[in-house]
Amino acid sequence: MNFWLVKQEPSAYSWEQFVQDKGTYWNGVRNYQARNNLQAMKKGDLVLFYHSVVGKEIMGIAKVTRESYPDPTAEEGNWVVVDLKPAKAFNKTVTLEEIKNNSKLKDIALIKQSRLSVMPLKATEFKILLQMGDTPYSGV
DNA sequence: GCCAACGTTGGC
DNA sequence: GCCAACGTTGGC
Repeated sequence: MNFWLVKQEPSAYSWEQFVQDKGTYWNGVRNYQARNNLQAMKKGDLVLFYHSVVGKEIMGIAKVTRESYPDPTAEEGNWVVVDLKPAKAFNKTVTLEEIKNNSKLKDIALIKQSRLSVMPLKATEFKILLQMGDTPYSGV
């Protein structure tokens, strides 16, 4: 299993909306590196949902329910989406500041490549973030 | 193919 | 609101 993190501005599509919708297709990615990451996601992979700009915190865990397929909102180009559904909300959201202050997370893509919106996480990073979120998750 | 100009993202 | 980082575009 692989682990990922996706960013979204809550004013565009929030975690709360995601939970209310019981899932969504992750559309609108228009960056090649982010697209490649979407294409590498496998069904069952776990994805952390981060609120950028407003909040700047990880809200919870999502799960990949369908692997990449063409983005129906793309008018041109080879863009893809995956289907995600909420798996578990963090008991305690994890802020960017906390992540920056954790020396074990200094190499996390969220900090190193602040503009990337879909990024891989190492298993160790994922586990640390779950601990920081006070959120045990079976099967990890 | 290089690189300057420009646009976008996102933290501060 | 500013600006750094970085991706994209277009002239040469």
